[in-house]
Amino acid sequence: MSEHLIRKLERFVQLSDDERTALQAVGSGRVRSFGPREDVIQEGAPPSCTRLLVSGYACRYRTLPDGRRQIVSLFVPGDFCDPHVFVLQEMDHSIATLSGARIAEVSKDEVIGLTERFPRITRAFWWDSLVTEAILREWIVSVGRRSARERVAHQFCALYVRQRAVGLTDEGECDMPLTQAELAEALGITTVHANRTLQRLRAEGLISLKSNRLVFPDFEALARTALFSTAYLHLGREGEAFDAPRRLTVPVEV
Amino acid sequence: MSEHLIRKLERFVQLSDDERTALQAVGSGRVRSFGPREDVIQEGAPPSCTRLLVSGYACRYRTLPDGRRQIVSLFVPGDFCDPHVFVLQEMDHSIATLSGARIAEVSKDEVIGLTERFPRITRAFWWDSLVTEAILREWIVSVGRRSARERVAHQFCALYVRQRAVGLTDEGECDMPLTQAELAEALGITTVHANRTLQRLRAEGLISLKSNRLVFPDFEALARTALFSTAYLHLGREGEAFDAPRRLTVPVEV
DNA sequence: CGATCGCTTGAGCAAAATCAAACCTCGTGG
DNA sequence: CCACGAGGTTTGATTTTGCTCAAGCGATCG
Repeated sequence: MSEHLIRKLERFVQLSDDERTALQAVGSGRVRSFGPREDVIQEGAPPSCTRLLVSGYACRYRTLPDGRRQIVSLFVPGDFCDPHVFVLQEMDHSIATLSGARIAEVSKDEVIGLTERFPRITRAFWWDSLVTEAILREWIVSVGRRSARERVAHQFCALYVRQRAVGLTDEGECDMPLTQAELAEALGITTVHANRTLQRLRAEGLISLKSNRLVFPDFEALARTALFSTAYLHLGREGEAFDAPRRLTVPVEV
Repeated sequence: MSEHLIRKLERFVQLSDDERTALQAVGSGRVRSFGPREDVIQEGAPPSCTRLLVSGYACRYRTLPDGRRQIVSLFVPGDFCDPHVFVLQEMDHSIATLSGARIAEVSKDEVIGLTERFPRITRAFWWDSLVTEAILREWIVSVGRRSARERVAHQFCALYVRQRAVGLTDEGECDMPLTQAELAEALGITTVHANRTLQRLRAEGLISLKSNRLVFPDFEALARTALFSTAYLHLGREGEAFDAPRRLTVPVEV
């Protein structure tokens, strides 16, 4: 069930059949289904387990005492919400779905077992968490230094490339699971301003967006106006040197 | 030499003497000295090793192609710059000193050896990296949703609490190693605006700041205006259940 | 058919950016 | 000892970006 996770990790290292099988198992334990815009776990709650987004879209957010809300991460299928949270006593942020979603609950022991048995998976998890941090940093750069127009463009570029990395895009288009209000909460602007900014990007022919589907008539142009570079996503098979040997016989697809 | 690191990790779990000794060793290998405002490693370079800030202050930053710069992390003594970077081929951000600083270079093998021999240290490193991520998220919240005044206040509160956690504060005062221009680059505002905001906080009696020394006449009041909470720093001995047994004889201080 | 949710529009306003210049302080070298 | 200069800080005037408030529009769903 965690085919997206496997696909993502293999953007870093080639896994062995055993490793793939073990990862499959992880994503097929307790899988819970959620409707759109439901809280998965709230700030202050004890983090009972690690979560893996199997399908659909979700986000992490923080709410200030006076109600201001900031979305600080987006999850696409294959994303792990904090592989190691279980060392903490309580969540310092909330996780909510955006669309309907299926989320696998992975116990502490499963995570530890996996990393103890498969050093290559451990290494791939490290890579994944470094990329997660890099995404957070780039988010800060957006909110801190990019104009509203650049921010929207940048978030859309990132969303596309991340979905493509797990095989969820069509040519030049992808899902955009956020409402304009949520997009605004992610980018540190207001709903009204997000709306006007979207209109401008549409008018400029850089994007087209209807019913949660985002189309890029000229991705390169959008990336240029966003000052977007894929470097921070480290999708270039950087763990190649540690690839599992490829099998000569083709394994049967499950 | 890594007494600050040890002190920080012990905000999470009590370590054994062996573990403390092993950590001491890590911080006493190749230690390099830097002047203020020097690059330690630049974006694009291969990350040869992990770095531990032994003394002084440093930061992480990203520069956009047109020169806009955003500081995305501050390091205080005892902070690790990316325990696992070595899985990546190239840095996606730069690291620079703010003040003069001493930085220990820790090889991949040392990190791996340490975590293989001492599960408690592994757990403490997980905690540390979760806190590092939480700091990034809170940074996004600041830049995305807090006013300039709240941002400055929040950064100062965080700086104080982080320095206190490693034993570097005096009562109600701490170092503030950033120039106003750097503070602005960290908070996503301009130098001019940072200056006016500082003046306002001073006038309101919330801070006093001269020659890199920050004094808090009323920390609680500042924390309130910043909407600052220490929860995300997880300093409450959350790993207590895994403490090493305390020795009955007092070990000799080194 | 009415209610709700998400999107859109307009007018006025506030926060922060920009530009430009001056000032202060501290270390350096004449 | 003083002049000089560099780096950091401060100030003022002006413009821009994005925010606020308020209302209307248009689907979709019970």
